[in-house]
This record gives sequence, structure tokens and C-alpha cells, in this order.
Amino acid sequence: MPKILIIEDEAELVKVLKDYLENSGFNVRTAYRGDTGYNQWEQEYPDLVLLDLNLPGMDGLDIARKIRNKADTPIIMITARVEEVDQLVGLEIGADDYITKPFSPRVVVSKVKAVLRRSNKKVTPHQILRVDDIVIDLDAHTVTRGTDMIHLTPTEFDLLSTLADQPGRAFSRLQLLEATQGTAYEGYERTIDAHIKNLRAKIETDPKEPHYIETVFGIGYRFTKL
Amino acid sequence: MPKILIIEDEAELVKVLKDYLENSGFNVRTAYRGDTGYNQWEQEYPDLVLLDLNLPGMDGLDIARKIRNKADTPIIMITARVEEVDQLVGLEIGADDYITKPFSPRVVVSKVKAVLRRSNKKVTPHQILRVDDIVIDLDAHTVTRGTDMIHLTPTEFDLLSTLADQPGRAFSRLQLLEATQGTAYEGYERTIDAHIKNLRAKIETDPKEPHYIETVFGIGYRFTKL
DNA sequence: GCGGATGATTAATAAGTTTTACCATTCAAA
DNA sequence: TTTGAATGGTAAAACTTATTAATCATCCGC
Repeated sequence: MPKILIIEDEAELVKVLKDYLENSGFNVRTAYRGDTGYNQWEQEYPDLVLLDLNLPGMDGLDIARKIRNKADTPIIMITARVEEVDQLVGLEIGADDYITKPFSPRVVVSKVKAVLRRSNKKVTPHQILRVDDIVIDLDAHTVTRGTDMIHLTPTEFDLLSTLADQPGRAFSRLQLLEATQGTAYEGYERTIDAHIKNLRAKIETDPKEPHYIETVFGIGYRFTKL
Repeated sequence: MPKILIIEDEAELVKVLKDYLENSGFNVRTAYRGDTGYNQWEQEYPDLVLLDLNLPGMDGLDIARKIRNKADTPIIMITARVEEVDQLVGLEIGADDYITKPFSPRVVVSKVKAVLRRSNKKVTPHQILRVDDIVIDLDAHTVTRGTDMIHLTPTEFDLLSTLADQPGRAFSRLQLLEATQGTAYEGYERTIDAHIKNLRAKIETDPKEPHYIETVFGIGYRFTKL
């Protein structure tokens, strides 16, 4: 049962959409403001977002961008007037489809299904690593421990991905620098230590006794195998 | 620094993508026509190709097919409209992922990274030395005897690797010094004795009666053959 | 531009490793 | 079997590497 998040300020509209979508077998969440909507996306990771362009709290375009920076959740934009569509066509947004008001709820449901169908097809199944209670989704860019979502900075995530992508392999600091900065050899190897420290603070239960990220003395670091 | 080839006719789009990818540390080549793009692939053998579906000169699908006949270069397809995705999925092109316009350059960068990560994974089996019931994983920097994991210091690890790489051959202390310290070794042959002692304490069941590391009196040390 | 979040750098401290000196023991040749 | 040379064991000193925290710079969103 796919989960749909509606972010839309017109309460009446939300009610109708929710009704139709639920009758079609979807699990529906709602938000009436941009900021709360984005928070909800972060927490619930829905399978698709129906997103109004004009919202109180945070602009629809901003939300789309922020979501796209973190994940590939399919997005269908809702726009008040056809002219606004032009805004969507630019490079910056990665919306999968859009709908202009007024619309028939039936059309919405069929678009939702179409987009989901498409995005399910491309299920290059996510590369997911589980070690104990830690789940790293390398494609969705998310890390969870138990039920808690762990927020990582981009550098931290790159570091963790690189290590966790090949559990058991020891990486030198130079390799890790290259993985995080792209261009090799620029900068200081000890920088990696600082990031490792921060990473451990976030994912280890006891950073003094690291369980996931092991130090390989004289070499570098290694992610626990199994 | 991975090399990316972009084959895409919209100059503006190419410019933006090139920018983002170069900022992420990639080496970017570009082509604006299908035929020249394919030639460039033949000459440069990039690590990944970003390939538009609709191109002047030669169709994107044809290019993908021709590349696939010759190599496994990862390919990410760029499609103008979502509907075109169906073509990609239906036909067995062997693209690794795809992106529909409009898209955010950041998503492209992260897809590129994800695809490269996946394709790199294939080509990295660990280099492993097995002698008797001792297993030395040179990439993980681990040593196990039976089921027991043995922790070694860097010097001990180098020493053991050197000896175990050629079981039965006797190494002089000078050779072992060179193996652990590089060519610029200096100092004292007796140092090796100390390390051998520590090594034996860790891997031998009875260090008094060494089974793996034998002493060759007057010469040096040797790892047991068979 | 302001303020918070992120990343790089540095330096001090902590942890771990290597070397050395010394004495005990073993070895093999006279 | 004696003897000098070679090896083994021990432990403390010297050294290298890792961790941490604090500082500064930079980027990004408001």
C-alpha cells in the first residue's frame, strides 16, 4: 500500500483528494503548510508527494528542491494556473509530472498511479546495507538506527557510503579524501579523522568503542564486515 | 578522477552538467551529435556515459546498443519526456539508470556517483593469502586462524604477508627489514627478532614450538611449506 | 548581510607500536 | 662438552599514529 503525502493549503481540496486516493488503496498523509510538509516527508519517506506550488511556510519549489537533494521520491506538482507551469519546466526542479487546477480527482488518481508505475519500474532495487540495527540506504541517502532517522552531513554520508559499500575493506585516508572531495590529494589527511569522529558520534552507541567503523592502525578505517 | 562522456545536443544543458560534474571532481568530455559521441567513446573509453535518447547523427538507443556490444561502460540515459521511459524499459538496452528532463543537476551528480559505485564494486575482489588454516586478507588487513580473528600491528602484518607469500622460502633479516620498512631501511637486524617473537605469540598455538614461522639458524626465517 | 550549519585545520592529549638494551637460552662446530 | 655465536624473551624508552576539541573559514538559507 503506497504512501502518498499531500502538501496543499486548501483544506477542502485536501479532503477530496485524500478521499479519492484512499478509496484507490493508498495510504494518505497530509500537511497544510510547506515547512511542516517537508518535515513530514523527512520523517515518513512517502512513495510519492503531491505538492502545491504556492504554500504558506515554505514555497513548493523549495520543497521540491530540498527533497531532490536528498532522495528521488516522485513528485507531482499542483499549480493554480497554467502559466505557472513554465516555472516547472526549467532545469532546477525534478518534478515527475504536474496537474493544473481545477482538476478532477480522478485525473489525479490516474496520474499518481502512472508516476508510481514508472518509478517502480526503475526500481534498480536500492542498495541497502544492514549491520545490526543500522540500515544504510545508499541510494535514498538515508541512515536509520532502529526507528530513528540519523541526519548526516554530505561529507559524512559520502564517507559512510564509501566505507559501507565494501564492508570489511580497509581504506586509507587518501582514498577517503578522494571519495569525499573528488579531486585527490587536496587537503589534509587528518581531516578524515575529524569527520570519522563526528560520524561515530552519530551512529555509534558508544563512540569510545566503535562497533561499525573500525580503526585500522597505520592504515586507515574499515566498516565492520557482517 | 573518473572520466564522464556527455552526449547531448542541448548546449545549455551540457554546460550546466559539465559544470556540476567538474565541481564534483569528474573529468568531463562532451559531444553534441550521436555519431561523434560514439567515436569519442571508442577513443577515450570513459568510465561512464550520459546519453541523450534523441540525438542528431545517431540515435541514443543505437549508441547504447553499440557500446554494450563492446564494453560494459555504465550508461545513464537522458530522456526528454517521461513517456519515453517506457521505450527504455521495454527494450533491453542495458542502461544502468535514466533521468527525465527536467532534472536537477545535483540529482544527476548523485546518480552518476551511485552508478559508478555499483559498477566499481564488481571489480574488486579481495586479495587473499591462504596457508594452512591461516587466511590473510590483504585488502581488509585481517588475519584469521580457523575462526579466530588475529589482531596484528602494521609491521607484524607486513612481516607475515611477506613470509606467507612464499611459503618454504627462507628470508634473511635484511630482506625482512626491507619488506617492513621499505628500501630506506636502517637499523638493527635484531629488531626483526622482536617482531617475530611478537608475531609467534599471536599466531602460534605454542610459541615455543613454532609451527608456522620457522627459524633458519644463521639465515633468518621461513614460513612453513604446506 | 546575518546566523546557523558544515567543513578544514591545528594542536594537545591519548593510545598504540617499534626499537633498543640486556640477559637467558639454544645451537652447532671444534 | 665446551664455547662463541645466534636466537629468544622482557621491559622500558622512543617514537608514531589516532582521537579529540577548539578555532577559523565557508557556504546556504533567510
